[in-house]
Amino acid sequence: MRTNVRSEAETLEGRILAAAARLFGRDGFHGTGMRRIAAEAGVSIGALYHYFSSKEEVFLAALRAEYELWLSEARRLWEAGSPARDVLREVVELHFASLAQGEERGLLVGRAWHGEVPGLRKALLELRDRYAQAVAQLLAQGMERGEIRRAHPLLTAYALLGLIESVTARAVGEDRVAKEVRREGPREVAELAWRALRPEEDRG
Amino acid sequence: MRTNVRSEAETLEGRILAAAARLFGRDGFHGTGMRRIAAEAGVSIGALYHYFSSKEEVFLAALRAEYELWLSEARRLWEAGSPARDVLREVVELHFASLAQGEERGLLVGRAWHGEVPGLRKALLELRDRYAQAVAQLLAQGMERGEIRRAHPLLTAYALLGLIESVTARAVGEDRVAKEVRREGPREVAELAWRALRPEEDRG
Amino acid sequence: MRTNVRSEAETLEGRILAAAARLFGRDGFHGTGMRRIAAEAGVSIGALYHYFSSKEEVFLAALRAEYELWLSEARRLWEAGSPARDVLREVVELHFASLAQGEERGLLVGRAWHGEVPGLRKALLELRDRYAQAVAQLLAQGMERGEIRRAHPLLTAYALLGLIESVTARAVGEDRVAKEVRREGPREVAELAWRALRPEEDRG
Amino acid sequence: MRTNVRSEAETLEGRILAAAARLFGRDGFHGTGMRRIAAEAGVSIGALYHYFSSKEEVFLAALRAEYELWLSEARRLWEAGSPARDVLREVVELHFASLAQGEERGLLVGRAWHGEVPGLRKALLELRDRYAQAVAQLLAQGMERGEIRRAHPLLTAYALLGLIESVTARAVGEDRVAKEVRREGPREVAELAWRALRPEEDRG
DNA sequence: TATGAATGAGAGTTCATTCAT
DNA sequence: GATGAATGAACTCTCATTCAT
Repeated sequence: MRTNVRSEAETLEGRILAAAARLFGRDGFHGTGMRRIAAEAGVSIGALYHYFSSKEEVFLAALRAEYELWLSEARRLWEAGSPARDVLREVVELHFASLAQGEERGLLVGRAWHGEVPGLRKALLELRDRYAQAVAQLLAQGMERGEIRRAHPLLTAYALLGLIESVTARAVGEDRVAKEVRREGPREVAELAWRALRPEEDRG
Repeated sequence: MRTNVRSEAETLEGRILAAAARLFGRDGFHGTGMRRIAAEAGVSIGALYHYFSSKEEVFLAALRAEYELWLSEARRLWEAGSPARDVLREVVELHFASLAQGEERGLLVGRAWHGEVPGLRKALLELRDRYAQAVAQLLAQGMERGEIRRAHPLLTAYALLGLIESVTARAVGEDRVAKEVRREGPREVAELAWRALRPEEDRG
Repeated sequence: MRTNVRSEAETLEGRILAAAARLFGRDGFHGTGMRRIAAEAGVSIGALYHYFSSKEEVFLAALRAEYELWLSEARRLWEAGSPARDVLREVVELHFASLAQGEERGLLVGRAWHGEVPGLRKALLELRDRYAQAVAQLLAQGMERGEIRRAHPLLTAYALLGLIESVTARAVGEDRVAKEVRREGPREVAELAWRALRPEEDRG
Repeated sequence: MRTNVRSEAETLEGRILAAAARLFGRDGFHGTGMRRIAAEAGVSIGALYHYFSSKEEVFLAALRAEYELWLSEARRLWEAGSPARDVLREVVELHFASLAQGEERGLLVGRAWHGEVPGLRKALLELRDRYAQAVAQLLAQGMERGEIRRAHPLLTAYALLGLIESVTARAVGEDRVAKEVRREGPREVAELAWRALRPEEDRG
């Protein structure tokens, strides 16, 4: 991770990906032009095409990085041996935190999934499946430990992601509801998720 | 409702909206051109602009129709006096059913929410809020009846929608997982939703 | 003329032509749509096409009416037996007066001449030539009376029209110069025209 | 000037402007499409938009070039110290010359002034005012030298331009009158202008 | 390697005109 | 006669991508 962070700040490729994640997250795939990415990254268009063969490649790479960031965070929490409930809460908080400071980069993953990138359906499916599989593994692990009730792991992972993404998407903006969602969201969402997943005999 | 269906088949405006919902649902806003909508509806471009002043208007109208369809169904179920749990299951089934026959019209709402239509952010927000408010009212009603635990209604409505949309989006396609999700999805999702919402003392 | 005024106010054709003159004068040929003309005249598009076979026909008819209005005024003055100099002054004043009350109908003729109506070159040329010929006749008459110096009558007529039109076009608007031109224009333009045309021996 | 001419022939921007002046002059703003300009300049549409951000920008740039060409010529003549009457004659000849060889580029300025470009009214006004101001300065200079009678300089400049433009516009084409105007125009127009402007005591 | 000028297919939209009622 | 829904060619403009330098 540290290597990653340094490379993002220092290599051209890293700067491009950081800019792309920011812009794609905020304005979506079609709302973001290659020129703008290049400008935001302080790079020429030529350089952009030197590192990525197409706009879709840039999008995929930025998306992949985002998924991996979240995945590694979730895994880290899990390996810390925290109880499933705490992991859930922290993952939820992580998503909300990604929206801080006017950054809407946290919307990137949700956008991509419900999104509309012409030739990328298959690639996006694989990417999200890979992430969901990882989450599903964590869930399965929790099931074996008896911390989480038995259910279809992959399907449950998709459900969790969607639940979080829909609420975080509502947390953007300065209207009254958005502010309320930012304040109450993490707790409420974590509670919903936990109740949906806790084993039968558990209470509260 | 039946009248609506017939008019959709018979008036130009109805044919346009039906075609738009199909195409926007399958290919998204940017992936769908006005020319294609016109062709799919068997109508000239001029006719399109006779009924709608812009592509965004067409999109909004199609989306509005979709929301209202779902809303009326949910309300109908509720007014039938069914217990909250049954309503949840039927609503979930309704979403899954909207994907039947290769139609991806059911993805329209999710796409719109996570989507990227430049000048429509505010309108989309209002539309989804209006729907979510309605769902929230149903939930609040359930809370008063003691069938659903106390929680932030609007936020919970967003969570529910996201949960359902993420899974249904995975149910599209002919790969093994998609088929599995289509088969197991309705039951699993309804179960997740119910557990997330049921009152404390309830068990299974 | 009185008949004309009454018909303009009372027949559909008259209302269409009045609306067309107003709109074409203000917004030009391409800036004025058939729909707008119909709306302004309080007439359906169908009715519009009942009276005129095309947009160009409407334009020509409106232009013709305008030319005839001016022509008849000039002729009236002349026949009143006024000296050439007074006729000039009154014609100039007539042009300026046509811009009063925010109406820019008086620009129509100038617009048409320097304008850009695709298939109308020949017709516009004939129309302006016909008007210019009439003016030229008046000038020729003046030459014979010795009130105006000998010169190429048609060419001089064109020069006169252009001189007036360019200045009146600058008289539109609310900026300082426009107001000044509206105030000083009639006198200055009449003076310029008179000096350009007066016989050699004349002074002041 | 020579440099300018060469660059017009050699750079893309120059070729675009030359083509635009030719086409706008002949067919007007609305009668000239971007595709046609591109084709006439031997350039892609993309290149057009690389150099100019809109059709209106192209129009303004072409018009500006035309004004500056004329302005520099007039100034050159004046600075040569010629008497006012000769300057007038040469300026008039310059306008007529701009129509030679079937080129109607010389109509561009008149078209623009009486024209109908929606968002350009203000810019066109400023442009013509700037040119007229320069002409007015020349006139004022002449007044001080006693070569031209005292009159409103700006208004007189507008009058002069209109006078010339109306006649040159009639000089286009192959009909009998046009040929006659081409032959007699320069002399007649210069004479009209001179008589309109000469000081009181002057004779012929 | 790095640049950005140049490309051109395709987008949304307008509007004069037609014609079934 | 009168209507206005319907047509579709043509418009301006965008933007991912290429390639000569």
